[in-house]
Amino acid sequence: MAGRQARKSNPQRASGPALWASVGARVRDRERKRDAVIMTAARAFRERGYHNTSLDDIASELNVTKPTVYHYVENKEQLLFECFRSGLALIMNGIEEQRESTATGRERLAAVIARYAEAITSDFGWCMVQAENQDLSPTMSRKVKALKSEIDQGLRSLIRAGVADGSIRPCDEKMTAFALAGALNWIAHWYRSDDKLAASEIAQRFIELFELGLQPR
Amino acid sequence: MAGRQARKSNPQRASGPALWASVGARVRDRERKRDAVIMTAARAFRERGYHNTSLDDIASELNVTKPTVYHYVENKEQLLFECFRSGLALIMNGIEEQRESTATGRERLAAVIARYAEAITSDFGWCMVQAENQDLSPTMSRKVKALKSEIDQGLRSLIRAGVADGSIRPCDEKMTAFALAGALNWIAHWYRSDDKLAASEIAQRFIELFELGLQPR
DNA sequence: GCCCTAATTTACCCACGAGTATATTTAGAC
DNA sequence: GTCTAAATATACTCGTGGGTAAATTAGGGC
Repeated sequence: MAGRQARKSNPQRASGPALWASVGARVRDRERKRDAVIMTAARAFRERGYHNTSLDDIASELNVTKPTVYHYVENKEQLLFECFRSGLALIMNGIEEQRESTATGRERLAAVIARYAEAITSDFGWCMVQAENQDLSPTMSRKVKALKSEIDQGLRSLIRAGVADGSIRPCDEKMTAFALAGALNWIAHWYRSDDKLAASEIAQRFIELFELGLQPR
Repeated sequence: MAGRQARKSNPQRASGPALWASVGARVRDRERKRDAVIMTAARAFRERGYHNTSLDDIASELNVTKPTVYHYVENKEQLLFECFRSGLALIMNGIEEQRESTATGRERLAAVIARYAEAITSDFGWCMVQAENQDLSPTMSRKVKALKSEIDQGLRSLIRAGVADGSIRPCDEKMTAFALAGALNWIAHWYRSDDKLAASEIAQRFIELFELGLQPR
């Protein structure tokens, strides 16, 4: 999950590998727990919404008390941000995976859409879609905007590539990316994990729709 | 805005038209003010979000105090619901307008999309999109779901009509409606009223995209 | 002028929830 | 076994904001 920074920093006055092995274990442990906090929060946010979820709720779902949560996370806002980031990372991975592909733009776009749908139906989906500026401080909000913009740029450049290689009809790349992202993001609003439709099937229908269009060919 | 119920109820012991004219005026006055409350709330919700907008905020934007707001509306939840309803009414109007049209399904769908985009860029847009179950009591939530479902059914039946008359390629009408609604609803997330693009232009691009698809023809 | 009702205000209450100061437990290091 | 630091808990503070009781003002009707 979302890469934490420099673990294994300079071992002041080194004292054998055993020491740092165990410290490393502790650090990993901490990260695992931190991730558990974030995932629990993500699910809670999705089920009840950000403002209807108290940190006490999250804590008690983890069988733990509130200060423990604060031991892993700065504050509620950061918790939302981490959920957001974890979700977006899934999408970004999908985009990056296609960077080295030699397929046509349209094919790569389809692959990204599939991963996007997968990500948006996860517990993080709700957070990604709802982590709106409004609940975040200006600083966080800027970061969120920056990350969202990366995704947007990724989509646009795939569209551009498709137009360039002739696999996509020339179109307004900005509006197309918006429509695509909108349709995909909106899944988070209606999708229930017990849905008959798996994310991959939804993606398939969307790809077909966006590729072929409504007008008969 | 959103039809209130029975005004001009039985004038107990009628006493001339003048009386009821003025009573009527007062009722109209009340409704105008109530609408002002709702519109102010809608704008505030859009700008700062539901949970970040206090009733004191709304009141002071109206140059009035909180109990006055409560004089026009039951509680905060209902305020959100009214915003939601006003917005949805705009969309429903668009759909109903097309009922008697003789155009093809695809053409009627395009007309509905245009109205939809118009509605979603209004101050009510945010409320429609965000008035999620989560902030509403079960009762309200049910009503919201029912109204949303009406829109959904409207879209689907247009798609069905289009498939039937041959103007729309046979497709999964449910997923198509979801994708369409998602792309449109999402506009509320990125649209700023000072945007270069007018709602009508956005709609135009969306219609083109959904009709022609990405694949070159 | 007086009455009655609707509109509006002042001045509250109180629950909830984010965040914290401080104590306590746990576990690794030596 | 003891020292230390991390992990967790207990027991708070305090602001915010939804909601309300009660008083005050405005305005139409006669």
